[in-house]
Amino acid sequence: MLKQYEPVERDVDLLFHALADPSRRAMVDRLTRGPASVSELARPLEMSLPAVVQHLHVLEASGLVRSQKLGRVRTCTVEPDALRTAERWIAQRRTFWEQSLDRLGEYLAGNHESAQQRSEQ
Amino acid sequence: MLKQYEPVERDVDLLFHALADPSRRAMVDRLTRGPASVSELARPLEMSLPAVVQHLHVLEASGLVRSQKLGRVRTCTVEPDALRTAERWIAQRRTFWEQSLDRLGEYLAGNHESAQQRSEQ
DNA sequence: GCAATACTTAAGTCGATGCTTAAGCAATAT
DNA sequence: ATATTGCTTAAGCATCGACTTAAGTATTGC
Repeated sequence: MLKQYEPVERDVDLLFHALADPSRRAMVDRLTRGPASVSELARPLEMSLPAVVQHLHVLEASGLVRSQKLGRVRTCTVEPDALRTAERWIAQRRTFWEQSLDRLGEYLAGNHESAQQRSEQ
Repeated sequence: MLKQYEPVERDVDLLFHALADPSRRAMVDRLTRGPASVSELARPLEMSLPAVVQHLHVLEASGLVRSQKLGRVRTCTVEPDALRTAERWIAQRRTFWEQSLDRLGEYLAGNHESAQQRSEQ
């Protein structure tokens, strides 16, 4: 029975933070179609190269992307394990909640709404 | 064939941003064990009530949490659909990448490393 | 009515983020 | 050898984010 690697809170922070930016998600997207150099990653993004490199650092810090430099070209690849970590975090909560629904019965189903006011101010 | 709801980029931004904070994840965690009031959510967190309310706003904006006010108590619940959206986003990229691995062959497996220097400066 | 409860709003602090431009610098190409 | 390419580093800047305290406002309990 191999015990699965349990991510510390900080890891999850970095992971979701990395995924919270559209440019970084675009970079991940691109990399799921195969490895790419920094300038290839930069081409579709409307920002300077240094900005892209900064995003790349965030992605590498999160473990989502790895890169290696050969000559003057840095080649980047996705790390599917990191994606799996994020996926698992979510899946655990979601299924737990869905199981809870059974245990709790229909907490909101009993037409509690009728006596309640809407939350949006 | 029901076409699944496709989240816009902004939605995904809000979702992952909401999940990128440990206090907010703790709140989601708590809510997967059942509904809770704002002060119940606040109790285990070492911060002021207004801070918790701000986190709650972020969670509601992301769609992860809903809340309703009855009398002077606001009751919060998780919204598993939002969790599913995030999960799906990740799963799509991960499986795409894993399929790519087949198409690309072992891009890095051919002992390219032997001639390469490490990326970390 | 009066106090306590459960938020709610407002304002301010301060460090982190997401850019930018300007200069490097090592690895090719000519 | 010199120029071009492909990053890399540094500095600066404006905005955002995660808090805080102080001062409300409705409910509810006594």
